[in-house]
Amino acid sequence: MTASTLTVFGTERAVPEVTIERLSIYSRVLRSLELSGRETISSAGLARHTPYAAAQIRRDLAWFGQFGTRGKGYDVTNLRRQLDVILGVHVTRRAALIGAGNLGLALLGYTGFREHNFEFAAAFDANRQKVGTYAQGVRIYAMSEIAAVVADTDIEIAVLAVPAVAAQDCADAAVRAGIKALLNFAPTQLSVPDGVQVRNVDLSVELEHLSYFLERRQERIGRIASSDPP
Amino acid sequence: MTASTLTVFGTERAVPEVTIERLSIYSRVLRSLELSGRETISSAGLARHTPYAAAQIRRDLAWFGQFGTRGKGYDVTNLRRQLDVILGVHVTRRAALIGAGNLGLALLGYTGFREHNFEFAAAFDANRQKVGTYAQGVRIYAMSEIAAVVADTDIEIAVLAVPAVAAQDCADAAVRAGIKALLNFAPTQLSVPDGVQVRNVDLSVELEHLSYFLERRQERIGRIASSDPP
DNA sequence: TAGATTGTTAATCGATTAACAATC
DNA sequence: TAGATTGTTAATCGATTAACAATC
Repeated sequence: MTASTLTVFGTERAVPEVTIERLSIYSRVLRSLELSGRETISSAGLARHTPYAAAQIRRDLAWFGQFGTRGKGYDVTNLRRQLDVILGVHVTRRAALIGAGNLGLALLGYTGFREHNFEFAAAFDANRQKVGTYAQGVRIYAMSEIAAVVADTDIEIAVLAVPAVAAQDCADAAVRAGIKALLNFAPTQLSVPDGVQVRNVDLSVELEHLSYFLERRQERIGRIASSDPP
Repeated sequence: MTASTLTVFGTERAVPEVTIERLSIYSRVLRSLELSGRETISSAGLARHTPYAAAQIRRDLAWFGQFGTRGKGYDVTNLRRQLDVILGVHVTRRAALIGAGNLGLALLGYTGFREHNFEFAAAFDANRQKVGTYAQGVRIYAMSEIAAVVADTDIEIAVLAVPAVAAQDCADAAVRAGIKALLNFAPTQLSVPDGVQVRNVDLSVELEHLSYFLERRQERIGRIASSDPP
């Protein structure tokens, strides 16, 4: 069974999303090992550089094939390359920014996109004043132009950096224009048709999670201080 | 059993992290229902506004107590308030920005922090030029001053916006200074002592996840087009 | 060969979902 | 009372971990 058939036909289980996230982290660790001159590493060695167990790593890799040598471990460069092929990071992907406000402009300037072979080919904004101008060398279009621009430029990804109230409408427009992957920075759950991938970067959820933790911590300290019964 | 005892003494299971994330989303949905004038809602109704099942919602809430009325559902305002207390969002938390580069400055300007009662009380940067200056009204200090500043100002949270190579050192310094919660934007896995909470906002992982999805999609399309065997 | 380490199967653990008695 | 919906227990599902035979 090849990786490509995994999710498609009938009974095979799909690769869990968390596995993909870990693959990305393995790739990163391998890159730094490569730089340090290391040539080979075991799953146990890799585990020491991550929060994951060796068995977890081997099982994650098993979804995609066999990459190691028994008794020896993995070739650092080879494994890194294979992971990068699996993750598809060698291919340049064109993206559209939707929402050229503060966050959007910061994202346009963020080098991480380029480093991951993402290329902003267009930006869209509701503000008439901005339409026709350029930011970071990227032209800003009106939302109404999205279908035409996406079709013209092979854009596959939309990066949503609009206010929460506008996010669903923008996502709908992007999907209608043929976009298949969305990176959503708006604090809302988007609903999209099957076959469209959404990843959320939700600062609200992160901040509330930290709040929760600190609040609980206070309580724990309070209870210990006052010697409450166990 | 009260919520506060959950994770602390002996055998009780800890609240799963995903539950906390969903709580944050429920709170957000309830807020918008509140604005729309809705007074009461069932778990099934709530489910329709999220990607989660009604049973999931009831079970998530069960970790913290009983909030509904059988036969009737939940009081929208009441439930939202209770969730906000659980999440601790009513308390103002002081944060330090570490790394006043492009991303860091964008974060200082981001209104979401203030909206969640996070207040940047100080910023830190390795660049001597920046030390002593202000950004968005926040003073920038040298990293060497972190212990003193954190002690003086009751800072509980560090927002890490430094290059990956510097992240672990900065995290260590923050932890030594007494910080208990870290929001990490650097693409690295930080290692921190027990009792310190780290949340990662890792664009690399998100981008590689989207790449993976698009790559797989291509394969699927390719295979269907060439009518490969099932 | 002996030691190390993979790839994979089986056991465990935990989270989600289904079912339903309690009760408004 | 009948209908609706909770809170909770039990069943299911899936992911992680442990164990180990295969093999370098």
